[in-house]
Amino acid sequence: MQTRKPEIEQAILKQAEQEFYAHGFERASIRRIIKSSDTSIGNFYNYFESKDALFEALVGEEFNRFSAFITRHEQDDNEVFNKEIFERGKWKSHTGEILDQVVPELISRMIPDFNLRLVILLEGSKGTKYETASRQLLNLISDHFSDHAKEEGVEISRDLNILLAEQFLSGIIRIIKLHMDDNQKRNKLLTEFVLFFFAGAMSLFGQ
Amino acid sequence: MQTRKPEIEQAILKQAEQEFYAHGFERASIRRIIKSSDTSIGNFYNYFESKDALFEALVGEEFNRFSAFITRHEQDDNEVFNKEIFERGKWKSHTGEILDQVVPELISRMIPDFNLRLVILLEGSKGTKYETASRQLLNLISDHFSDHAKEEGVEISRDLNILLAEQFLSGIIRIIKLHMDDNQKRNKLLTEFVLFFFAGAMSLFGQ
Amino acid sequence: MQTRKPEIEQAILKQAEQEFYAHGFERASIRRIIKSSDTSIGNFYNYFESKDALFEALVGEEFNRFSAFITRHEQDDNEVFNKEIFERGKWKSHTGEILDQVVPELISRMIPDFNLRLVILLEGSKGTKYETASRQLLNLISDHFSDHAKEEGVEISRDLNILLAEQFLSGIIRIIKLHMDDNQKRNKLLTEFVLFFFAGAMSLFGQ
Amino acid sequence: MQTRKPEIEQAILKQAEQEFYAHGFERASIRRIIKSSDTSIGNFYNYFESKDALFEALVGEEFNRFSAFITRHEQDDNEVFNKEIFERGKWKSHTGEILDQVVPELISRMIPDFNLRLVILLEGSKGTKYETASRQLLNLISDHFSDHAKEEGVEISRDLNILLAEQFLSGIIRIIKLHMDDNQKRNKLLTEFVLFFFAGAMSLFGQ
DNA sequence: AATGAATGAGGGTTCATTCAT
DNA sequence: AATGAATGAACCCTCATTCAT
Repeated sequence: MQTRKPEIEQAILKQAEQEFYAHGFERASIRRIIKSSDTSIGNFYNYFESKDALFEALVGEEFNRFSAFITRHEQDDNEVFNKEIFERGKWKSHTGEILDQVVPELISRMIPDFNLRLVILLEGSKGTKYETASRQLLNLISDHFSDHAKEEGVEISRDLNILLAEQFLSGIIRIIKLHMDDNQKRNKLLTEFVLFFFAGAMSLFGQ
Repeated sequence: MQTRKPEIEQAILKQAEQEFYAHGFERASIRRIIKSSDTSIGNFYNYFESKDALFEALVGEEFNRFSAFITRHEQDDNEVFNKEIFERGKWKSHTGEILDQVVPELISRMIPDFNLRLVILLEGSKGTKYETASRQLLNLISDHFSDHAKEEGVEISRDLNILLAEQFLSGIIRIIKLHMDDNQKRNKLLTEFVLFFFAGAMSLFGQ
Repeated sequence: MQTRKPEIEQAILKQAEQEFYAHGFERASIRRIIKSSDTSIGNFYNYFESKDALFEALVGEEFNRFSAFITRHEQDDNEVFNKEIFERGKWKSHTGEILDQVVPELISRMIPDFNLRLVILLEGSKGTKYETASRQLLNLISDHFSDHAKEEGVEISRDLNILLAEQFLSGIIRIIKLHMDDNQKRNKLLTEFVLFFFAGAMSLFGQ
Repeated sequence: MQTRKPEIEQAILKQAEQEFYAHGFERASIRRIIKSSDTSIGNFYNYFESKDALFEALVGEEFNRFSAFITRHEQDDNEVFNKEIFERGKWKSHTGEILDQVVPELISRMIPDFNLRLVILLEGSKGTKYETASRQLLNLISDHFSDHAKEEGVEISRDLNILLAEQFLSGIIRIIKLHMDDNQKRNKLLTEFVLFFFAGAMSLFGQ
């Protein structure tokens, strides 16, 4: 009878994560993945239909999780970001409060959702159907930015919107990659980066 | 006699640019390049010694130009950035002047040096002697940022320094990729991005 | 499961032996080898890691066996060659005994160690880590000759020493190639050759 | 008008000599030859029809010269070798005379005819119609040996005959390669080798 | 006569995938 | 379910040779 063993599937996924992270989809080698997964090439194809299917299994879920994060974040905004300190013009005099309160809160919700698979999805999906997914994700973020801008009463160009979304995301990814195992350093840097980003963005919105 | 045809060399370079941009050095295929260049594999090697040589022909000059750009920029700072409007604290009340005067000047000097080949150099040079180039350039930029920070009397952490350099570079690259053939849109977006970036950075420095 | 078939490995080795013998390592073609071996290029690499590995599988063991032969021969000399008939001057009157007794004994120990793969090792290993092996073996042989000369109380020049070693080896190789499959003819010729060689050498030593 | 320049032809031949000597026919590269010959690939084919034709031009003449040498030598034998010292049985007591008189005379006639091209013909002609020519040449030598044997009243097997011919030739070639530029060393070694060879051969004939 | 651009077969090797066991 | 042998296209590159100039 055919009972797939979850531990094998997980081993493959775990090694695939390393491989795709290190080389991206196109340069990743199934041979290398199964070699570290303690199984065989043939058996690999019992668990995953193809290299593409493996990639999808790895990042597809992540894509959904991140989409959910965005949605959740949008709702949460009511609680966190839509405080009066973000009302037009006021934020400049509340940087201290933002630093002490808003940013930590933001980080605490974002961090758990950022992981290696998301990095793979965003940086190593070329040659995959997800190479457009990365863009879709960014659209979500940029929509979010766009909403914030509207709240500020500012019309922001789609180009700039997307650019900022990419910058925001790539910055956070970069920080995660930099301090994968050091929460303190990571949070410190994230705090600085978010502040930098908000200040920069607000200066545009504030024109 | 049958002479080396510039149109073939150009065709190869043009196609190589597309290929390296699309797949990076290692995944780029000479066969695909020559197929679009209307010549034969053997003849390719009459024009370029190897895949490496082709890559160098494409981005080597670009690397030198960009290095020169950084150096030049550092010198020009004396004229452009070291105006009194950048004295500590004053910049906040001079954003208008920065937008109207400083940024356009900055862009006018940067633009000619940014192109597709630079993107290839920075994003597709893995497996090449230039694979460290990206980091070298980032070091130049981060040194530059570091100097500016010192002028502001601020000590900036190495992590943040590098992060900002990466963000700055990736942002500019993104803009180039976005508006490869539309100078106006590109300049507009670059202007906004630089302003965004300066404002963000200054908010950090100003703490 | 589909197991590695010894007949394929053997077929490859057999064809490789022919190919390396015919063209030497560098000019040998894996495609030609697998074409005669009734398998595919890709499958070749399931059996052998590389052209180098194939060559090593073919001659590596042979190299060790031959080195051992030389060592063994040096030790056996005490029993076979150091008989009184080889005392200075006496050998000339004992050619009959040498022919009937010593040479057959010598040959009986040499023969099993001489084969086609040794020829490949010695003549077709250019471009391989074994390309110095031929010289190493010659050094062993010439050291051996040198010892014999000393026993005869004769100083022999290095040039002549090496020359004789080369001649001895090449002569034996030639005989192997000539009568690959006919033991009787091979032994007869080897006997004659060894006698010829000893007589010639002794005439030099006896000066 | 089409006048072939002898200096170009000679330059090509000279470089080809080096190339064929260094790599043998199959591994020799026409590109390398013309690169050192200060001409072009295309022009090469004005002078020589093909790689094969070039090889033939190089060693064909040598083959004829060497054939002539053998013939000449056979005639000269009447004067040199057919002296009474070579009468059956007597040679053993005339080694001194052979060394002092016969060998130097032999050498003086052989040396001028041995050169690089002959080495190429004998060792680097694989893949050429001359790879059999080398054998033909050896047949001439072995016929010569056979005649000497007959004069000694000895029947010598064809195998042994050819083997000795090969050994004789390869020995001499080896010496020439070893001391290409040192006449004294070369002659000394040749003397020793010829003595060695004669003594060995005579011991066979004398049985 | 002279040049070297152009050709395409062939070199060793890696790859994702299929299929016999 | 599991194994890994088998396949063949594709990788970069070299070669002798041809042919346009």
